[in-house]
Amino acid sequence: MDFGRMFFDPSSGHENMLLMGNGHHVFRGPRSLLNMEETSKKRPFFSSHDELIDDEYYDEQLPEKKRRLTPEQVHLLEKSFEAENKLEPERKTQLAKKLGLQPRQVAVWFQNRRARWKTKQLEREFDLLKSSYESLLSDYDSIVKENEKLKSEVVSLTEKVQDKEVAGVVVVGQNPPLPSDEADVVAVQCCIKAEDRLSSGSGGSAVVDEDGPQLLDSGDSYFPNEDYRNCMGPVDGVQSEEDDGSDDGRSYFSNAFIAPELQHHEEGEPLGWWVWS
DNA sequence: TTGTGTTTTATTGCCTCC
DNA sequence: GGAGGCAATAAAACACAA
Repeated sequence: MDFGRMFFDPSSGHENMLLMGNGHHVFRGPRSLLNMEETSKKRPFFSSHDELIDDEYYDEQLPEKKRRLTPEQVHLLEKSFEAENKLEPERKTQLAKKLGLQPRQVAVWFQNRRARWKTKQLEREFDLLKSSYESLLSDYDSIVKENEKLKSEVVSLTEKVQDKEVAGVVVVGQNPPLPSDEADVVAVQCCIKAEDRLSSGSGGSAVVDEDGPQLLDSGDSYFPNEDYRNCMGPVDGVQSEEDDGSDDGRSYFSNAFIAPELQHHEEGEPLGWWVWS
């Protein structure tokens, strides 16, 4: 590193070394920063504002190891950060003067503070996504259970119909109205048709047909910001499902129970009893 | 007291903007 | 090309259990 040359900083009154970094970052540090080994005197961190601007302290006593800012300095910096987390040059200079710090120290503090804020923000968003995911997973599980229950009902009704067919009582399309027993049989037959459609997958939902929670996988992000798109992919699809504007809260699943042609029924046309609308 | 993990301050290299 | 931002990292300071 090129240690550069000494200069006098009028804002702090310190004689400082101009430190050259990578070509465009210019680091200013107290002279003794470069003479760390020359003194055995220790001062762990700043203890008062007066000490900060005490020339003698800088010139004669400081071992110039890394020092913590005082609580008062941190408080003021925090307040300033709350007001605006970016630091324009003028404010940097003012703050530095007020705190008895080098402008560079103020800039570094803001830099690190932004980094800490970003980390916290990511943690908060992660927690939010996690709880959202867990809630959806729980919804999904209950829907799967419900689906299993309905399927087994269909199976038992199918058996019932088959028993009646063996007995030779099934007549479809009769006029006048069927006796109630036979009407039951027709309803069950319709139900079987719907079940066939479901199990063939022609009009059913992947949500219901698949084993895992795959409803959660699609392109749109839960976050408005693209930066977070890859953070928690599996949750994403939920938002896009809702975005089509055709659904209410439970809409991801309800259509799975409706035969495709019945989903587009005309107004007033009766739906089967098995159809949720 | 000491070992270890965490936090804070500071540096470096790269990138973008003007 | 200079200035400033950010990510990654180093290292000092600090906290705390054993």
